[in-house]
Amino acid sequence: MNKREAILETAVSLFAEKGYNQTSMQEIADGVGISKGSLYSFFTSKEELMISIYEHYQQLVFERVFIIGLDEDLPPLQKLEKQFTVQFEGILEYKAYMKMHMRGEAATNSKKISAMEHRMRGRLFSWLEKSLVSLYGEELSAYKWDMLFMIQSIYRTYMMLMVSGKAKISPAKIGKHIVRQLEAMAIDFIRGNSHPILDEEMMKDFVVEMDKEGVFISFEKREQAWKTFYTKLKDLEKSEASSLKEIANRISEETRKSRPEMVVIKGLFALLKENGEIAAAAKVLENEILSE
Amino acid sequence: MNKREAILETAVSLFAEKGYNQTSMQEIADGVGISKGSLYSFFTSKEELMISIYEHYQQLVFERVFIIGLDEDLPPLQKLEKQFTVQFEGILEYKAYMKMHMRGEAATNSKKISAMEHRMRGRLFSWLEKSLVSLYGEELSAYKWDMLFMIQSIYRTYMMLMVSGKAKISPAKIGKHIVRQLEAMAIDFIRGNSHPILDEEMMKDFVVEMDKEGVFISFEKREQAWKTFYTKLKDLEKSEASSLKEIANRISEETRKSRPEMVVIKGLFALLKENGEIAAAAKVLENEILSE
DNA sequence: TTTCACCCCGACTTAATAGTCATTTTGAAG
DNA sequence: CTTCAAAATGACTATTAAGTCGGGGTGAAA
Repeated sequence: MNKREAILETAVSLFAEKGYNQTSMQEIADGVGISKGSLYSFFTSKEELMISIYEHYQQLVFERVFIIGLDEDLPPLQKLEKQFTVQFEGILEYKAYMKMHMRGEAATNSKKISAMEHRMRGRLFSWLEKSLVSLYGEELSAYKWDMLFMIQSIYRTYMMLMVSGKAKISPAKIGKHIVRQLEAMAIDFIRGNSHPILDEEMMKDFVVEMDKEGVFISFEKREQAWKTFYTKLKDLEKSEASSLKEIANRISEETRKSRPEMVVIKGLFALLKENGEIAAAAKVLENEILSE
Repeated sequence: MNKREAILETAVSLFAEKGYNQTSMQEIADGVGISKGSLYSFFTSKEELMISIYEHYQQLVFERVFIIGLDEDLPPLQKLEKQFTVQFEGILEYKAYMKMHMRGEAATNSKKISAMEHRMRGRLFSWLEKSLVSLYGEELSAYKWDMLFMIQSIYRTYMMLMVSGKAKISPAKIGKHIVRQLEAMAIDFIRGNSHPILDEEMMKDFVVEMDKEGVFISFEKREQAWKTFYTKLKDLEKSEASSLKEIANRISEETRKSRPEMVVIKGLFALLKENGEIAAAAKVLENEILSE
């Protein structure tokens, strides 16, 4: 078994349970069943261990949302609902990690860790913002910020409930529920029953801070590869594209699993590469995925 | 100047800024301009210091809401709105304390502190629950939990924005806004457009946990004194009661200030005690308030 | 000026834990 | 069985910070 991953898993569950500062490297080593010295041969510091945790899990939890976002056939509301659903599926799967992240306590120790946590929160924000804009466009601008903050807070609350294990709720139900809340809010604003209290001026600093971290613009390499691939796919004629997209979706599904089967992924990519026009993009994407 | 309070203030702002674990007793002592030794003559441990902070501020921030709750002349919705408003006024006044509390980081170190933070959150919950029940009664039961969690999360989000200082919003506006969201949600549930996803069964553990802490039932002595007093007041005839209530409100207003004037409070109580029927209750309340 | 009670100080002790490195163990190859 | 390089170990060092305590300063009264 991969020792590095065993360390990450143990560390995550200890950090989630007792907190970053309250967990010693010795405890982590004991938990994995190795010595402190060995632990330090994998991660040169506690900080690096924490950063590796973020690098390892962040992608796993958020990529699936991004990929659904690329699917242009789904109507916006349904797409958002599906995104929330897979998001909550991810949360359920990586409970301990989300719990650790939600404590947000490690951030106080290190600039780097703080930047990662901040960035992760920013990602959620950025995604929600894009979704809101694509749903309501111009009409939205006046109450965009209030909706962003309110929906994000509701999202976080259900996430918290899920992670704490107190309520066993199906991801699909929460997805539906949150989207309905979003709609109800939007309607109330549009009808003029609700009035926004946040505005562009107030949020100026906030936007600057987000931009500084690059959350509104940057993409991970892997996500970029997906994007390029889907763009290529769109250029193909309909009939051909849809079957290829099904294959691509199956790949994305496989990568989401905690223990993806490499053979399956390779096989699916082999199918994709049979089409000359997208072979190159598929190759790039494959490398990006298999390099993990 | 009162050194004990100076320590509390310095500690709160350091804890808010850097976090509990990242702030040393030496720094606090330096901040106040005394030595570590002296610091330990006021508080025998870091934990006790933190607990004293909670004891000192908790009451200050929440009592005002409770007192408005006792006023039975206000229609329910307006009452709730006013309660949110004064609540946010309190948050604004004790920003550093709220910031510290929201980090919620100290809890990981001590059972006692964790219990206090938990209790404080529970108080908010309990207050919201009572408000919801008095607003919607039986009709509410099916979607009570979802509304509780959603409204509480929205409340926390605006509190966070206020405390972070990023957005300068008036408490009155937020009060109105949150109540409107509550209404819109309730309407959506009642019309059957939204469907609850939390139910009594799921929340069983949660309720038990709350009850264990006593947040759904217990009152502080001071609040109990207020309650008794207002009950007595209600027994008087209308004309007399209203002028006395005004005096009582003025007292509550004074106690809310960061530096209440004791003379003013004593004077107002003297007025109240002129009425034989409520003199006893007034005396109890006065003692409770002045003993602080 | 001297005395004395009181308060205040900061160097010291103690404990926890991040990070290091000389030594030991392991297991594969000869 | 012997060799040896790589991996694993845990005793050790260094640092940080909570909590203690004996000595020193202060100011009022004589």
